Amino acid sequence: MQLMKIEDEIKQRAFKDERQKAYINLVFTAGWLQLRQSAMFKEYGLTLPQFNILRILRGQHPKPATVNLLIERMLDKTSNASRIVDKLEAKALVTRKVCPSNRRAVDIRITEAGLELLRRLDEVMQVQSIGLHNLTPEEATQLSDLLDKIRD
Amino acid sequence: MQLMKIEDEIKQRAFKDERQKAYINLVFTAGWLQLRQSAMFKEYGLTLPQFNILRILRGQHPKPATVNLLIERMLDKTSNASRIVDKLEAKALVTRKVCPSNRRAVDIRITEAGLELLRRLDEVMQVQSIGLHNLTPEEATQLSDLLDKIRD
DNA sequence: TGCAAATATATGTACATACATTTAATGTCG
DNA sequence: CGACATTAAATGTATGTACATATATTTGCA
Repeated sequence: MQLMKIEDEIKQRAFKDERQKAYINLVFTAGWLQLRQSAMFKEYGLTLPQFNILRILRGQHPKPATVNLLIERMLDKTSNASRIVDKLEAKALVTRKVCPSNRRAVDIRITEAGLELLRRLDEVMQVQSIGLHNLTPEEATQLSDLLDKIRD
Repeated sequence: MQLMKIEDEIKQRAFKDERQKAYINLVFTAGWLQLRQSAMFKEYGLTLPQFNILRILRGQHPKPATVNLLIERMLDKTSNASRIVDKLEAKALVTRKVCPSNRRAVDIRITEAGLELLRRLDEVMQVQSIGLHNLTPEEATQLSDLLDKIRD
């Protein structure tokens, strides 16, 4: 498939201005990327938010993380980390234990099975080159700078 | 608030490379924009997908749209247009009627109340300058080009 | 000490997403 | 014509999101 401009993707020919077009393109492209990633995870019984939380836990390993720490690092801050951890716990990919030093908090740890699953996914993602492999590092930097400016 | 780079937003200091950083920034920024838009719609009793469908219907007005046409034009193709139309119909913002020439299809039309609501939202969005107003038109174009390239 | 405020997490509800399945109408081709 | 595939929409189910509220623990301070 040749380069599909956003006009073709959503079959809309006219945009109010370049800003509106870029806005729609941004939201569309983010969804497009996430959909492709999700499809890959599905074979391994993971959803995208579950994967993201597992990755945060691997970053902490062997230290535990609390729900608060997960929320802080999640891309979507308003999602419900508690219930996503429920699902991971049911699959024995994480453990949950009341924190001894603060019994309000919960220590969440990735299990060996969780680490193993992430290792497999790392490989698959590399092989399928999921991500922004179409951009040069310079273009990726340029993109990041533009995105930072949007949120300023 | 001064320019918050993505490293600060998600409290992660290290990225594997510029591509991964841009990827995370892209998904994060799209969510950030949509969250702000949703917050605005909430006061008017609309969700973001409901708003998007209403806008497509306005674009067709006074012609009807089918569910298929809505799906084709939606940013998120896999979402469930049928049930979103349910909600809009319950609020009397759209009407639904079996298409006479093809009784499998359904003609969906925006009502006057729907058009009036969109007019009000147009104003509010203009006043609150929701969108990519921090970018120059040239930067917006540059962003669109980079995004098209990602999906190539 | 004791009690209100703050903190950490969990739960409830409405809505949306992702995807499989169902229902109904239409097209097609032997 | 009539069986069978195709098309259009609706429905079922598991998961996630957004936000309000509840529960339990800890902290602060009168």
